[in-house]
Amino acid sequence: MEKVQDTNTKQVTFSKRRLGLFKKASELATLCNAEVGIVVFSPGNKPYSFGKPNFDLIAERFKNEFEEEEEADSCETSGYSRGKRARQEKKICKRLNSIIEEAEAEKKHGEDLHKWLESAQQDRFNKPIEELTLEELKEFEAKIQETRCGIQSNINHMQASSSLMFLSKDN
Amino acid sequence: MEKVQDTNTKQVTFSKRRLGLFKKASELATLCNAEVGIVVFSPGNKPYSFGKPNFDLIAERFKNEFEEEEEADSCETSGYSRGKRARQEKKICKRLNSIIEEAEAEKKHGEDLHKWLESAQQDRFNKPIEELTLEELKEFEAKIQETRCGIQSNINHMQASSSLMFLSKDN
DNA sequence: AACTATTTATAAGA
DNA sequence: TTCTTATAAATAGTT
Repeated sequence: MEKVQDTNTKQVTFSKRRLGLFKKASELATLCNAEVGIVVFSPGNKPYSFGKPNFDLIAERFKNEFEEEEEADSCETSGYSRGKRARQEKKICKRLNSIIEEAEAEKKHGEDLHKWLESAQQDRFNKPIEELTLEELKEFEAKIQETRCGIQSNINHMQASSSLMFLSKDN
Repeated sequence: MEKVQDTNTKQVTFSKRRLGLFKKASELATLCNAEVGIVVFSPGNKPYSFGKPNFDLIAERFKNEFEEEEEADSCETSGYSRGKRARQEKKICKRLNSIIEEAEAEKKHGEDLHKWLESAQQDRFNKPIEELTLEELKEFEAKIQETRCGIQSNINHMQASSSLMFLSKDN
């Protein structure tokens, strides 16, 4: 497979194939009940993203599965070594669960940021920054400030989760 | 496009189409010099990921582009309003740059976690947790601890970036 | 953006 | 799971 050299041809090929890729992703998601997330950066560094449906649902499903396993463990009533084993598993499940939550939260947040970047670039902000009106610049600034708050709240959430994991370590 | 009902057919379709999707993504990346990242969760919740080439490169490219714009601004020597305008743009570029860095860091970290989860599930840990040996459980636990440290260092990085953004806000 | 000849993906069956 | 093949879909080249 050879690199496309001509700039114009490359642009056209990129557009066509990006759409094709997103269509395939959409088909995979609906046909097989799968979750798909894609991020693509064009040769011109414009970000495009695709996601179906939303990542909170998966996170919740994972969480529930591990909680069921923990409940099964606590019904354990036979000898000492099996009880000890059950406690180890419980600890591991708890921590794995936390890590999965982290991962999902990060993925979701990363996606949100990219969606925002994409929409910002695609709408009026698509023109070079020198051509924006002062009003548009202010709006842009406000959006950035909003995103900053989002990041802060995500940090808070991550700190909380991390502390919880640390505390649960020696239970 | 209809949902596939039969479980077995669904599995087969998923495998085929996931491979097809990753192939298309790979072609898009090499043919058009684009960056592509994909994460897919199977109907059975197994994560699969694809990335080409690596996300640090993009982040670096973005960063350099914005720094060039800032340098261009500081060469500005004409009247007051253009100087004021230049300073506004500079601030905005700085903050946008920080946000892009955040987004890239989060995406990268999310990917790392998913890659780890995938490998953990694919290797010996693929069997149900009850069938693991005690040695395997300990190894599993060590990996989890390692990942936890990774999360903490990511939090540190995010806090640093966030503080920087806050400080640069009123320059 | 639209067309079409060719290549490629894939569903079904082995 | 892998291979085959008939059919359907994607896309490169062209207008």
